[in-house]
Amino acid sequence: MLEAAGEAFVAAGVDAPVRDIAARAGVGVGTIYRHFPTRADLVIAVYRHQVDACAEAGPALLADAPTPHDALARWVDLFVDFLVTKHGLAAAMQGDGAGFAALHAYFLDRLVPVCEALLGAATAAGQIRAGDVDGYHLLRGIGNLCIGAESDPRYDARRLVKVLVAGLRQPD
Amino acid sequence: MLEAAGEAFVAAGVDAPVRDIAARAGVGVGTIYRHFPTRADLVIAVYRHQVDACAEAGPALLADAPTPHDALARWVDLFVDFLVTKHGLAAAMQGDGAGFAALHAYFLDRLVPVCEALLGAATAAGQIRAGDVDGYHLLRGIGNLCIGAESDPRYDARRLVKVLVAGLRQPD
Amino acid sequence: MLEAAGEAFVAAGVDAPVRDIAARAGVGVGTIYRHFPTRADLVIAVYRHQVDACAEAGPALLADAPTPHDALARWVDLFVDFLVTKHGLAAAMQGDGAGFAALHAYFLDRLVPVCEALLGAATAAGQIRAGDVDGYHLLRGIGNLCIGAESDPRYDARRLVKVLVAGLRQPD
Amino acid sequence: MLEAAGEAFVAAGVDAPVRDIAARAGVGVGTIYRHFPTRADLVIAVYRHQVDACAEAGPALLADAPTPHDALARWVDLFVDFLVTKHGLAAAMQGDGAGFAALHAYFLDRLVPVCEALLGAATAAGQIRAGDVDGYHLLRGIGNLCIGAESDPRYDARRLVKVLVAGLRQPD
DNA sequence: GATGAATGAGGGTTCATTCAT
DNA sequence: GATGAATGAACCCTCATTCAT
Repeated sequence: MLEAAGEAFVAAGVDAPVRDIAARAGVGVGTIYRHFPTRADLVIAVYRHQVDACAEAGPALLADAPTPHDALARWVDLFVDFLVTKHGLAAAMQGDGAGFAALHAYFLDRLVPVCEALLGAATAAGQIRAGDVDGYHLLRGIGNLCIGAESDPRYDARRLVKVLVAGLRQPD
Repeated sequence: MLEAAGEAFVAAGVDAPVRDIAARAGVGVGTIYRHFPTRADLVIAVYRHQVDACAEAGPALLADAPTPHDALARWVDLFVDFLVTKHGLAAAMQGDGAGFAALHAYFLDRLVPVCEALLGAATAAGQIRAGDVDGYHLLRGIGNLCIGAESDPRYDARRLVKVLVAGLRQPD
Repeated sequence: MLEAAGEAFVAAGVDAPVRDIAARAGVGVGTIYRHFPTRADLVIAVYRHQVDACAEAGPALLADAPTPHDALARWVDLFVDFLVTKHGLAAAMQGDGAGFAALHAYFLDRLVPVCEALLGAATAAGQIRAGDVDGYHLLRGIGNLCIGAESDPRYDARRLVKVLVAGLRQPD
Repeated sequence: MLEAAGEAFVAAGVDAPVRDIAARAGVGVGTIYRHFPTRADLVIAVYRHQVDACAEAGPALLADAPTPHDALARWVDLFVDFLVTKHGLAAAMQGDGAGFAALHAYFLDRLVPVCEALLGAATAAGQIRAGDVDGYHLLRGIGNLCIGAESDPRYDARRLVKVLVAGLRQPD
């Protein structure tokens, strides 16, 4: 069912008609509603594993990478990889639709602390300027830059994210 | 009528129901359709003046500002000022809805050349690195970072845009 | 203006949008309404000449044709020729739309007496059976058989009208 | 629901607003659309039973009636009985509206073969002239003569249909 | 628990008709 | 008189959501 929802999201965005999702899953619409009363519940469930994996990758990268800034850069890459392949997810996350508040919150709850930790480590190491942006802003900035990345081949979100991260750097 | 449409766009996004726009304007829906057969026509008309003003400011800034990079920075501020006060406009610009292709195109037609010129001047002056991003990407980057800026007081799009522009800088 | 309306009726039926008619005529819609307050007025005006010509042909045919039945047959041909070239007119004449009552009445007022006279003469001459149908019914029968004749090439209204008229004949 | 649609068709023609039909049936519009995605689907469903009954009556009459011409006459009566009680059906059948092509086709598919068989038998028996009209034309002729029969008490479709059938007769 | 039929709000669009200029 | 901009009723159709089976 989550798989079917994922496919539907890829094909038609996270606003995909409930019927389509149910049809893909081979269940009735009632079954979708039983398990996921709101759309946010469904979206969260679909992406939970990947969000969790992303969150868990943070500390690991910090331990493994040569420098904190390298860890941050790699983690940012992971996050972009995740978002860029989810048609409409980045947009939905920012959407002010009431139904998506929970989705927004879930992402922030899981990822802001991780982002904050990476940012803090790089700042402590003197690799990026202090005080420019916090974890929340960096996360949202990356998220925003990924909006529309899948639907427009001319647009290279990755390059812009790199520039954004470059903007944090402490000149050596 | 354009004013009313603008208000409706602020309140409900550029997808605001035609009926709402008509009601705000104190006209019938037919009147809207008469003047603006498609939604893109309406959206473009609403923002044309401001987009044009923004486009025209580019050369002027280049002539007046102390350095090309200053001109770029000020122009970026203007663009952000414009976007941040238009609830949902930034999002609509990126939207892949078929009806908005014309809107997207209008923005790009008017602003990409200006952005490109400013970027080129700053590059020629050695103030920013060459080849990182072109005018199109800078424009979209700024546009994307402004998405959701009005609806979330915690989110400071301006600060992120500054970081993005900083990321272009050639270290002195 | 009548010419334009006639063209519009041919192209889109007698329900053609008032705007189309006005546009074809190169006048404003207000002008149409000034001259023809209701659609029936317009339709009647468009076809008046032809209806009148048809009405006037009756007595002339009766005077000229070898027998009353020949006169009737020729007049029926004229009427069919008229109807078959007016897309949707026959249907509109029967339509129960309130606006078309006047149209219906106009046709009947002008043509029933003529039809009645021809029928009466042929009956008097012993060429057709008495009492089968009156002028009103013959007229409506012909009118009805012409419905849809223009839009369906497989349908040959003329042939059916001939059979109908043959059904009136007194076997020799 | 079919009953309600039938009533609505009687009251307002087969173009009756979907909402009206839904209201009469005491269901929501969605229910109508679920069962009958297009209007033709609905119209066909409403009349299917009666069309089928009419089609099936043909062979039975041919077997039972004293002569083929009697069988034809009785079948024609049945068909007229059916049409005359369906306000607007006859008109809709001829309507050139794209949505009604399927309806038209359904009637012809079911009834033309029956009509053709009756006509052929009567021709073979020497009771009617050969070559005047085929089954398709006879069917359409009857259909057309029934248009407007319910809404105008002055108009007697039955009598005209009798004259039409009389027109086919081979004089004895 | 699962199902999917039914509901009906909601949004788009067309055009007959009016009326100020 | 002529004009055509404005009005808004009337239709169409699509889902999100509920709930009896």
